[in-house]
Amino acid sequence: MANRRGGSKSERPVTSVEVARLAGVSQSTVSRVFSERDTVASETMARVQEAARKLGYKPNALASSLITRRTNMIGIVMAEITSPFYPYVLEKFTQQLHDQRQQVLLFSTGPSKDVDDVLPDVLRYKVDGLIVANAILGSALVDEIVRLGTPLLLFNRYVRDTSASAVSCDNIAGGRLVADLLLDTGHTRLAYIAGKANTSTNLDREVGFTQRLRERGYHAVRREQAHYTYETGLEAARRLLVSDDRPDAIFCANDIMALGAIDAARELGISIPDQLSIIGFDDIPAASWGAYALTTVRQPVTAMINLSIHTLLERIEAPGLPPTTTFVPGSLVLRNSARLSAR
Amino acid sequence: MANRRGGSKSERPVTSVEVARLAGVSQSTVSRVFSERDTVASETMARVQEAARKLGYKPNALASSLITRRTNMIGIVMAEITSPFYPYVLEKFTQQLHDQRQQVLLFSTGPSKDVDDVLPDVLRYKVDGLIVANAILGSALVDEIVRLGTPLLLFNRYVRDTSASAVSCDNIAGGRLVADLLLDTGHTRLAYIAGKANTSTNLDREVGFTQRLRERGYHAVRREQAHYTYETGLEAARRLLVSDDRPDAIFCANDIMALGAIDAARELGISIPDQLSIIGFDDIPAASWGAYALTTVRQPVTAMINLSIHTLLERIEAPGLPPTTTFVPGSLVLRNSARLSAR
DNA sequence: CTGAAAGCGCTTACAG
DNA sequence: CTGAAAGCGCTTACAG
Repeated sequence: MANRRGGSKSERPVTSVEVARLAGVSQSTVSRVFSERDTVASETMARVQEAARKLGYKPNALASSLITRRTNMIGIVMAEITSPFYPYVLEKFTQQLHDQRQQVLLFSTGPSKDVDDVLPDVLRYKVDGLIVANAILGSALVDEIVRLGTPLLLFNRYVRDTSASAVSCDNIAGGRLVADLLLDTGHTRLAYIAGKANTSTNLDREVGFTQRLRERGYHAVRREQAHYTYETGLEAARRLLVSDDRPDAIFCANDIMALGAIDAARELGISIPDQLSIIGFDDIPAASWGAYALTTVRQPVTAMINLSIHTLLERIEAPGLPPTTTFVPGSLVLRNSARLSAR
Repeated sequence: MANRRGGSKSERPVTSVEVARLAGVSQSTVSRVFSERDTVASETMARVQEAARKLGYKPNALASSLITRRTNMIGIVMAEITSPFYPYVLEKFTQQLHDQRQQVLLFSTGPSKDVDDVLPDVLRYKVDGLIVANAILGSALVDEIVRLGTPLLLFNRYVRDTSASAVSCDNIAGGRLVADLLLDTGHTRLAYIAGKANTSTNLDREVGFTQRLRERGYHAVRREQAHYTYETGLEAARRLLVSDDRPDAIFCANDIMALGAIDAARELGISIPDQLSIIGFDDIPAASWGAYALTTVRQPVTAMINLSIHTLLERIEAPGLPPTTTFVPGSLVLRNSARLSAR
């Protein structure tokens, strides 16, 4: 009956029992053919495969996960997918995980929600491992996940004193790179536009930047708080640029704020890079667009993601392995938003 | 033993049987408490909940899906998540589906792969429904999915003569809006930069645009082929703009190509909008950035997504419902990349 | 190499 | 309102 209610599918999917009947073997044998780990006579195998093809049989992944205790699903939690840079992260993760025959269960917490809110669902669906990127979670939460036995990988953030693994860009080293570049090229009035205050990415970039400046005797860096968005970067730059003693260089904690800063300079008729240098962090696609030509620190996304997946799958295979935290160095990408010769 | 191999979790998750034992009831009663559809004495319920809380019990969603034949998972297939506009689509879908207590199983086909390649996995995981956005799939594939009983929703594309439902922006009407705007404001040398040739979005935008122009007696629209990316938009615009009789208005099939076109004009010293008007389609965030101020057709994303989810869930509940195709009108967003007064 | 049987963690008639 | 039992679609010892 086509219009019955209650959510049942219109046709019952075919099961291994039906394939077994058609092939004239037991259901166990059908299972063996598809699990590919047991040995089956090649003639039997052919008969089963033929029957399966005829019926359009595909093993039910959920049923097998019940007994193998492996779902081959990895949960990915991402607060804001649209925050620039993260679509690339998500796409790469998804494709690389599929290449490893892992499925992706996606959770986006959104502005109003917290990781705490989606965690129960993550766990009810028995993901084999969990990747948390671009989302804030406290160390208590981390410990709870780990205690439940789900391997956890933090991407571009890390939590001290926990048992989660983490892969991150070396944000401190990146900040130092920028400090050296700006001092080497004779900039004298430096400013930093900060991203979200409580994120390790922002903190580390700032620490690396100011620490290296201090090592080289520069202490007067100005600072504006923003929140990793174009709008807040634009506004923070405006505040810096209308002052009497305006900076001759601004380091922004990510690219999208740097683009806002460039547009702020454009508004005010300040010429880049002659009167003002602007440097970002990430190297998102828009950084290379003609309107911006942003000098920035490139995050080695592909390396970070491959390493993340490797680390996570390794811990799924061998739950006893100790957690690791790895930092991957970024690299400067020189374009035209920062002047390169001392005046 | 912490370092045994073989993928088993370090602690066995607690099951309804253990909760039942602690609460002194049968396993069925524990199940009833959590399924919330059967009636349970309030005192029993309290005892069970207390026991569950103590043990940290959460029902295994996969086990229950085996017997209910509902996984509460929706598959989303997206070719390129990073293609601008689509991160927003994915984020909204994910959050809205979670609000409806549906999980999202994500598939990204990537440049090399096809929907055909991921389809077997989609089906093995028994998603209750499937959303395909920004990915090409032929009508044969559509029919196969539908035949297997999985409700299918196409987002921003549709396939003639199939049984899939579809929700799309009214791209034809959007193209007509642009034609009227350009003629009303006295533009005389019009051009179109096309997106991927075989997508219904691109086709419909072009059809609407040129059809409306012809209705008003304009037949000479020039055309360049591009592929929905910044780079190809930039190059297509360059080709148009170096010609002797260069256009005074370019309509681009999406925003990101329009941003490329604006940067091409910038390179060539052509002033926007005085000498050249550029109009896009989508209204991505970068369209409003100071460097671009792009006039464009806004896709009503939220409405499209809410409608998509509603349509899909409705078909999951009632498999007999006939498929529907719905078009949601877009609207012009006037910024500064197109001149508004006739010269 | 193959089959019969137990079991993964739930839901749901069926009795009582 | 509650329990015993069957069953969802698989995997995997255990025999043979």
